[in-house]
Amino acid sequence: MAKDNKTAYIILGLLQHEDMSGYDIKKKIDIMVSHFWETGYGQIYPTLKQLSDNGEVLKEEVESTKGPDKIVYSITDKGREKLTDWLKHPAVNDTVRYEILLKLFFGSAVSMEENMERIRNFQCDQKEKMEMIALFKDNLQKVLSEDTDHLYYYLTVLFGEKIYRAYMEWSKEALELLQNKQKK
Amino acid sequence: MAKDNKTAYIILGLLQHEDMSGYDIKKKIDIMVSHFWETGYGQIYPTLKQLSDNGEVLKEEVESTKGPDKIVYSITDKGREKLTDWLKHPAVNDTVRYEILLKLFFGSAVSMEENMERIRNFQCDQKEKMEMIALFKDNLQKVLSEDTDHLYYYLTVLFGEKIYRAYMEWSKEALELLQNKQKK
DNA sequence: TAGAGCATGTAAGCAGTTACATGATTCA
DNA sequence: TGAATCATGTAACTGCTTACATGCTCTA
Repeated sequence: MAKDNKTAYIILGLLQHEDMSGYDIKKKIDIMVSHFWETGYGQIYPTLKQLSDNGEVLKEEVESTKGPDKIVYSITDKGREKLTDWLKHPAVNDTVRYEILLKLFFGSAVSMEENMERIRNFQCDQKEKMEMIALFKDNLQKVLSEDTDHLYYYLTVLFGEKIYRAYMEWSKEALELLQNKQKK
Repeated sequence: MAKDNKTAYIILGLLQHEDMSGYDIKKKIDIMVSHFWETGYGQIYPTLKQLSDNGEVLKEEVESTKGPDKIVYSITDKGREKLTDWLKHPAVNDTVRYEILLKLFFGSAVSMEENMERIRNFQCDQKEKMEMIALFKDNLQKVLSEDTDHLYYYLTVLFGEKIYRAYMEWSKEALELLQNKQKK
C-alpha cells in the first residue's frame, strides 16, 4: 500500500464530530491528538483542499459577526466512507523516532556531563507534557459516561500517561547509572 | 535550523566504531538502533554518496575472497567533526507518531470488537519486540564493563524495555476497560 | 495604538518510503 | 539447481517541515 496522508484521516475524524474551519481543526489537534500525532497549517490547509477536490468534505464560506470570516468544512458520505475504510484496516507503521536516543547511543563521543544534561532536559520536557495530559485526563473523566467517543479518547490519554511514566522512570535510572559510573 | 538527515549521523556514528559497507551498516542499524530509529537502503546508499561527496567519509572498493566485492567506508576527521557538532547540540524534534492511537481515537466509528482486535494485535507485535530487546540486553550486560560505548547502548536498551513494559500495561488495561463497557 | 490572537494560505525543499533492477555467491 | 543471502544501487513519489505572506479584529 502506498503512503497515505494521516492528516486527512484526522481531519475527517474531527469533522465527523462537528463542522470546523482549518483554524479550528489545528486547535483541536493541538489539544486532543498532539500527544501522539502533531501537524501544522502547512499540512492541514493543503489536505483540506485535496479532500474538498475529492468530494470528501464540503467547504462553505461563513460570514462572521465576531472576528474574520471563516471557511467551514463538513464531512460528506464519501468522506465518512473513506474514514471507516481506513479504520477497518489494521494499523501499520508505528515507527517511533527518538532523536535523544540516537544522540545518547553515540554518547561516548562527548562528555558524560553532556549526556546527563541531555537526559535532564528530556526529563524536564516530558514532565511538562505529563502534567498537561493529567489535566486533560481529569476533564475527560468527568464526562466519560456521556459519550462513547470519550471512552476512546480516554484510552489514548491512558496510553500517554503510561508512556510519560516510563519516560520518568527511565530518566531517573539512566541518570543514576551515569552518576555511578562517574564516581569510579 | 533546516531539517537534517539523521541517517547521516547514524552512519557517521557507526563508522567511528569500525569501517563498514552500506550493507553492513544496514545490518547494524537493524540490530542495534532499529528500536528507536529505522531506515532502509533507499536512505543509506544516497546518504553515503552525499557524505562521500562532502569528504565526511572515504570510500574504498575491497575485493573479497568470500562473497561479492564490497565498498567499505571509513570516517574522516571532517566526518568526526560533523558528528560531535551534532552531539554538542541539544536534541529536538522527538515527534512520536502512533497510527494505532489515531485509529483508536476515532474508534467509535467502528465496532468495539474491531478496536479490541486492534489492541490485541498491537499487544502481540510489541511483545515480540520486547522479547528481542530482552535478548539484546542480556548480551550487552555481559560486556558492559569492556567499553564506554556499551554503557550508552545499554541506556537505549533500558529505554526500550521501559517503553515496551508500558505498552503491555496499557494494552491490558485498555482491553479491560473495553470489556467492562461491553458487558453493560 | 499596539500587540496578541484570529484566520487562511503558499513555496521550497528535504526526508523517508516503496518498488524496482541487477548480479554474484553460498549451501542444502 | 534453485532458493536464500550477499551486495549495491536508482526512480518516483509524497508527507512533512519551515518559513514566508497577508490582513482582520479584539482588548488592554
